[in-house]
Amino acid sequence: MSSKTPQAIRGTQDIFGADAEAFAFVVETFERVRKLYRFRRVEMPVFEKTEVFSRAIGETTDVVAKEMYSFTDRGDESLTLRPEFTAGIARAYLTNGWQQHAPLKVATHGPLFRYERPQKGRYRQFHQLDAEIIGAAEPQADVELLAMADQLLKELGITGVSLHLNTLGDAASRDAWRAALVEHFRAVKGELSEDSQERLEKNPLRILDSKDPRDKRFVGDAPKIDAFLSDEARAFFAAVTSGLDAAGVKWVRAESLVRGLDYYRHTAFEFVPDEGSEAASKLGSQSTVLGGGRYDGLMESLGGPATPAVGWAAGIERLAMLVERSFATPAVAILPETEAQELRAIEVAAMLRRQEIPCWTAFKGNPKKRGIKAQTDGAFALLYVRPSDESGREFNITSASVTDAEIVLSRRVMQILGEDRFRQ
RNA sequence: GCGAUCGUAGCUCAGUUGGUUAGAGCGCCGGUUUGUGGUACCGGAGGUCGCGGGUUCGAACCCCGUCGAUCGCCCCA
Repeated sequence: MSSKTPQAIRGTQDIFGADAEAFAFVVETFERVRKLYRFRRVEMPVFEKTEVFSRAIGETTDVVAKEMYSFTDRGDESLTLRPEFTAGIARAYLTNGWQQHAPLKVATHGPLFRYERPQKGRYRQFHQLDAEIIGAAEPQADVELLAMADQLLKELGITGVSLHLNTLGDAASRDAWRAALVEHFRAVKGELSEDSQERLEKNPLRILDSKDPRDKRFVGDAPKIDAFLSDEARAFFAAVTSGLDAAGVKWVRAESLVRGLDYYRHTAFEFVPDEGSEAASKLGSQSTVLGGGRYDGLMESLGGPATPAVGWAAGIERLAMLVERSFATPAVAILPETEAQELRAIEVAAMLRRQEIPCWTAFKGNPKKRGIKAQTDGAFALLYVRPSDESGREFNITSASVTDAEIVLSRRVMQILGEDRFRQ
């Protein structure tokens, strides 16, 4: 391609065909399930003051420093395309007085932007589903949030994905655990990977999920969070797990599961493909399909009152990759026999569509070529619109109905047209 | 930010140790046939081989750079 046509921006996608249908199916299913759990729909701005994200996420983190799409507007204000939903929702909760609705259950979905190197399942503009419960400190909120996630995946027909669950404890538990980890790994620092030697200073918890075999040797006997949990934190986690069991949500304990940001407390979770599963091979190395946790400290970082909250987000593209399903819609092709029937064909198609019959139409070509095209496009029935003959017969439908839905549609079409003769 | 692989027609791809005028299938456009089932036949348009430089008598092919894509690392809100 050497023309002057502008190219799409790196890391953006033009989603079409079966992929687009799968994407829509994910969103529609999410909308349906969130209503079952009575999460209220919110629509959020795609951009916010940069401050919203930098304060929520932490000024110094890599993600804020170099992975946000930030720009200055004409008023010299630094704005950022949202890299996540949570910070914006937290801001709205504070600025709109949504405290009055607490505990507030909200859900949304849409595009997010992160300046990262694209790879399988990771784009610069990508799309997520999001669910949050704000203003509830109770473990029951975590349970309900996770039950919804679990049901969503089931209704999408996704298999081979499991809920990995961990607790990070309260602030004191977490700090004590972190200190013990640093001590543990520092003792073997020289034998760790180069990356992990750096993590030791910057982000020691991340050593736990290192992929490097040199690190994995020391992860097994690393200190466990359980040894550092306060009684309250232990009780909280026990309430979450027993609630999940009661709700029939399967989970596995993942002691190495951590979060990248410091504001997380207590529950942390991810739905990830089982090793060796089909889902795992479809997703490549970017494999977490849904993840979240409790972020009790976030609201304060935005200048609000201490407000407990828990939430998750899920990549729509990644979910769509796991959806196994045919999105073919049965359709009846409307084929005018000659040019003189063009208008009649338009009339017939309009009438059928008002009766919820999906119609395939072409804009030009002889009936033969239209018919062939219609078949390759998946039409199961061809309705020829002809000049009325002496018996008043105007239509000729030939149908290769296979599925029940197609047979039902064929019958309805004939009924609507008042025509009972049709050939198989 | 780092690494590997790859860039040929609208799409998927072939293209010999570097050697005349770069090919196929699908799609697209036009036509013929066929009163009807994922047709058949005939014809046509469409490519500065990602871009720039170099080596060579000669480059789609070799070298360097660059841009892009893909996959992985880092990171992962």
